[in-house]
Amino acid sequence: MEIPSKYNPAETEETWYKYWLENGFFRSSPDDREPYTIVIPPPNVTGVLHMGHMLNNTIQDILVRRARMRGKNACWVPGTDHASIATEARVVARLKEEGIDKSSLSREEFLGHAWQWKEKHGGIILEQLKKLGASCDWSRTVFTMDESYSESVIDVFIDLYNKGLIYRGVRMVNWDPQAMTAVSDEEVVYRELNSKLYYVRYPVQGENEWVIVATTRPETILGDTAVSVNPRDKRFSHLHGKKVMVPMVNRIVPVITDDYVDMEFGTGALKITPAHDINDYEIGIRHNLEVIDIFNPDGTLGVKAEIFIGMDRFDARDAAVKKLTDEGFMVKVEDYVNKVGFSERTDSAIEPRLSMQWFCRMQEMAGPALVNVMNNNVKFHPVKFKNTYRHWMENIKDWCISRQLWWGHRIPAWYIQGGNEFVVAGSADEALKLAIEKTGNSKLQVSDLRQDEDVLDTWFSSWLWPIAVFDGIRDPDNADYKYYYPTNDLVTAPEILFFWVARMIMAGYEYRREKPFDNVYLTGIVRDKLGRKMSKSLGNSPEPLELISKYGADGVRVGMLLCSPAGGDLLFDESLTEQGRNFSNKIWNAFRLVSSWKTGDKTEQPLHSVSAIRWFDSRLSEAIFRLDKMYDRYKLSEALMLLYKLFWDDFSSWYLEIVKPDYKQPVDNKSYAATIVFFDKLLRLLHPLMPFITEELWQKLETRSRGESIVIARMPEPARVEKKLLTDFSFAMEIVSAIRTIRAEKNIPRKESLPLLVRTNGVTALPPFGEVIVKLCNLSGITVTDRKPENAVSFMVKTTELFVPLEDKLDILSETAKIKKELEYNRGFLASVMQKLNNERFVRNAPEKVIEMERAKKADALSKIASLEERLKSLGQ
RNA sequence: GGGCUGUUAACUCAGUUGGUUUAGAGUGUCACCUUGACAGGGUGGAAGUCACUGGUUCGAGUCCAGUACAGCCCA
Repeated sequence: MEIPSKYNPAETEETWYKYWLENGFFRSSPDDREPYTIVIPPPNVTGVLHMGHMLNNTIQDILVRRARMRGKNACWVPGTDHASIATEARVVARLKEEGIDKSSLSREEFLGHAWQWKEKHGGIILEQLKKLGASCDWSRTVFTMDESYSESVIDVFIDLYNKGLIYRGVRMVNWDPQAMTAVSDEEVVYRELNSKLYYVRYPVQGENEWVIVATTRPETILGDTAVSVNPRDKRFSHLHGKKVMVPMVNRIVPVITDDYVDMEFGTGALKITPAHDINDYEIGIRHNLEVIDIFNPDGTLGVKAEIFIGMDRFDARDAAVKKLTDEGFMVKVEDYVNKVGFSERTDSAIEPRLSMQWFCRMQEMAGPALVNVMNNNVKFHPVKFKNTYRHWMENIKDWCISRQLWWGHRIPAWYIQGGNEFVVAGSADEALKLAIEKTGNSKLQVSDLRQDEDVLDTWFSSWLWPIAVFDGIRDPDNADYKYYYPTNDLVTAPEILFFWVARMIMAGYEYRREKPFDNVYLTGIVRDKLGRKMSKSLGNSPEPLELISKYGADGVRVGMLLCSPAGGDLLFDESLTEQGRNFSNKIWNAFRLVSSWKTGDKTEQPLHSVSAIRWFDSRLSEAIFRLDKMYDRYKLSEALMLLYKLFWDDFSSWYLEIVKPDYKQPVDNKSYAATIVFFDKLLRLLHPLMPFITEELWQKLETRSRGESIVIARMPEPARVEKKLLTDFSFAMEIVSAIRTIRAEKNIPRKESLPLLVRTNGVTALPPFGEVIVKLCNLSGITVTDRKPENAVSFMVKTTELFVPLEDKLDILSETAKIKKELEYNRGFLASVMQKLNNERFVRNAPEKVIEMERAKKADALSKIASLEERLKSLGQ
């Protein structure tokens, strides 16, 4: 059977993924085994796979596959969230294309369209994850608006309301005029903007003078209800108690004094617009100021603005500037850089706005969530995020959970007879019962109740994710929930540490008195080569599925991990996936070599093969020990690199080269069998990282029966590590390298065999693994000598002197130069050792072990120097 | 403005409680090789004042303080 020299992932990946699904390898249900559980960070239902998902899900898949192979009952729960704002925006846009305006639809009609859209286009991302090899239990796929999930969300709302942890109130919120909804503090992104600082004069009543006020938002002058100065500011003390006139609208407002005012900023006088600035709002409360809301919900000016009514807020700014200038109120304009908040969802400038919203109290729930992270009950990887987490939890503010949208979980509050009085209940019937109780009016009917129009923040559903995917809110005693919760690892981006992770921890302690997961692995942010965040608008993100078809899923997974130290940002470059593909190809070709071997019954097992097998066996065990430690510390890139070198260097470059039979010769049965065992183990070790190629080759390595798979094979266990064997082998490796260098330098072809002499010194005998050295270097033999041979190139490994006689090929000058260079190094080294040993305080204070080591270094260096000098002399120098 | 990280080879990163031969890896780079697994390869090189300045110590990439620069979070 001819095997192509290049691995073609496209041919194998789909087949094997299908095979895995057909055999139900990813399915999990509770049993006697120890569970290992991960809940996927639910991607947005409108989402498509981007590089961040690729990284995040590769990591989860590695953890899950490894756990599965270690005999755990591995369960990876997939799903999506409903993404209120994003989805609603998408559906509204889609309807607009069809000529339908959202406002012409009833709520029910709109939701009909939204569900239709969701069924047709939602969740593409889950299909894409399959291409990556994600081993999720797809039968458990959850959507945050599934019936049971929705019920859980509503139950939690009612419960928290009844506990007094949810309330309704008028607050300054972050208003997104494009989505026409409030968004939470966490959904506002601040950006520096080049804007202008306008200096405007406000005439003082009854005086022939004015106050100059600086503002970046002259259009909000229309809502001004005071001018404030710092009480200690001498420049304005004569104005205390006076009144000024607000330009454009000619409103008479008081001059007030408040410590908040920064004397250094602008002119020291501040205009106060309580309806449109959070600080002004607070000052307004302190001074009992009138609140004039000049904006409509869509960001245009409303009737209270008196002028510019119906104009967009940015047009109104231009209009205000013009009017102020025309009427002589504008003093000057300066360039100014300030930070402006933008909606994370729509990217429109956030308008601080007073409105009636629902809030969730955070203080109480934050308590256990903070304590259990600080005491490592929930572990963060890397730990540095504990600081950030603590900072946020200690300064936590109430959470605005209502959104003025239709797509999502509708707030279960019912207003009675058009008033502001309300009851909170899971259904209209129940609400009616409560309303009758509350009002004492037994004549009330369902039609007298009106349900709140708003829906809940999407995070108010996803914070229940680890509980609700197992239906633990509605049915806390169900078998799944008891078995899988708390889950083991959560893998997510640091960006949503507060949005999501912190709140899941809160929900966990509130509803189960138990953490939702043991470990939180925070991945880095995927950036491009230049360190810029990958984004659609920059166009600097590669298309993940194209990468997969170009380099194979395994290649891409390796590429992602290669640049992904735990917790650090990763600078992604396509050359890394190329490296991943090359590694796939290396594995493929190693297999090609082994599969080409013919076994011969009569072939004796050569000594070098016996040695190589013993060595690699130890080497492999040692690697497994180290690998386990790396996985324990979530050092996945290091684990990959270890396996990369183990396969490429130890297995391919050393082991296979030793065991490899001569051209067209058969290999002996024992060596062949051992090689197959090693290969099998290596594939299993590699499987979590590179699921497809390992399955492909594992199936080819031996005849497998139907239903067998590397997916459910057991992870190799380490055996005994013979340390002496490992150090002996690396000693032999050094000799081999030295001889290769000599061949390269002297231009001696491989086919020409060479003798090797070892000087005994009375101590050293033949080097270990001599038979291996003979094979790899094509030596005619290794002989012991007690004298320095003539016309030989010499080299040292540790303190052993070795010689390769070269007859006429010896170049005295270059030999001398080489020896002199080595001598120089060793003398320098000796000097640094002696500096320590001659230091009385070192000898007195350092531990015995350290001193002994230094003495050994000294002895080694001295002996090396002696033989180098001797060799120089023998070369006549 | 407040807080938290980081700065080690051209690039991306390791470097565990200070001492394991004058700092390691992968990639890249350079030279040579190349009909028998793999040029997506092999062999062998070169490459670093561990950001800077002080301090603690017999001994500092590692601990402490300050400075510079970069990044993140919060206002």
